[in-house]
Amino acid sequence: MNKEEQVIMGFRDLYNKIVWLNKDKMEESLKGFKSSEVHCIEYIEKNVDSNVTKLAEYFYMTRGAISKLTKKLIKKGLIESYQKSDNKKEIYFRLTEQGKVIYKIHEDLHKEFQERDKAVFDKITEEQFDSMLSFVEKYSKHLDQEIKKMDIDNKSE
Amino acid sequence: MNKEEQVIMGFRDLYNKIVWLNKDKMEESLKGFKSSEVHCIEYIEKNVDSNVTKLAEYFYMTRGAISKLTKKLIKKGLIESYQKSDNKKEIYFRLTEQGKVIYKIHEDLHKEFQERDKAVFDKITEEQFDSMLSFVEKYSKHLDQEIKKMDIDNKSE
DNA sequence: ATTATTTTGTTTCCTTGTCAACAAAATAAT
DNA sequence: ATTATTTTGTTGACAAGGAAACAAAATAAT
Repeated sequence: MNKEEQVIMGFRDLYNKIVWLNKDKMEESLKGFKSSEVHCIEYIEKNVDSNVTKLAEYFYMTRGAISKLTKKLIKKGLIESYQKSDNKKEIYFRLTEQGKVIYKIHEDLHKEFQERDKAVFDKITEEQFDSMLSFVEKYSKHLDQEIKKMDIDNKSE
Repeated sequence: MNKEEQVIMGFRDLYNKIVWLNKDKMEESLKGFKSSEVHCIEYIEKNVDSNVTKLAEYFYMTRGAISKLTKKLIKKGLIESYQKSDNKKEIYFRLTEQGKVIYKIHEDLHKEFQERDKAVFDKITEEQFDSMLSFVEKYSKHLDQEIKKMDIDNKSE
């Protein structure tokens, strides 16, 4: 296995581990709430005027899936929808008071995760951080171009 | 957002992009086969005596899900199961000739992906590679310990 | 201004994966 | 040797998410 593969596979495995471990811890603390619901709440709080489409793009999910998820969150009383007077099509979301409680608990949990992993990050130099960030940025931009290419291909079919 | 978050979020987004883009390309080339099926085939070919449990651990999925997936692959004639004379419990998998054809196509596709992303990796120095790999390794080991801790907690409940 | 295209959100059907319970075999404990 | 525990794979009920078709609104094209 060459280094490119090692990096990709390494990050894949690392990412899966983080997701798996945090998901478990989260559903342990926030009983009754799925990690997908909590992440949705997190995004809505951090991004004003978020709607189904933006959530779907961010989470790499279909609009259909997000539509169902947000409906469930409304039913649970964690978020509410609103519209703007000059647009009768787009539907935005914001947290309810109850939703903000969940958000706060999640925030604390997040800090707990950071504390848990502090030892690892403390050993990383500023140069290493910047090097990794630059790699991520370059690769990400490259893939964006490839995705754009694919969209064009699909349209011309 | 601090650098730790930037790195984690950056890799999360990068990983999602790669998965999303490659999945699309893969299901375009290997029509009739889902990316999950192909990945399963890939693992079976690369790891002798792979069974349901090992596959589940590798893919961070439940044994139930893998059990269904492998049954489907057997039905499709891509893999076959076998046992060893000294163990009547464990069931292993290997590829059929037809499965090897799919594996080969996937390999070629993989090379195509590497070629596609070559430009990005060419700009990475040996030091950057090693720095990233060392980070991944350290973080991964740290999480393994945390996962082990959690297992103990769950057992003592 | 009218028509065509795109965007946005929803719903239905279907696939995939989880969860929990289970049986059979292997291993550990006594 | 016998019993208890753990490991392994399977199943059925259920939930989450994707694909495609759809209507309504917004935007672009003419």
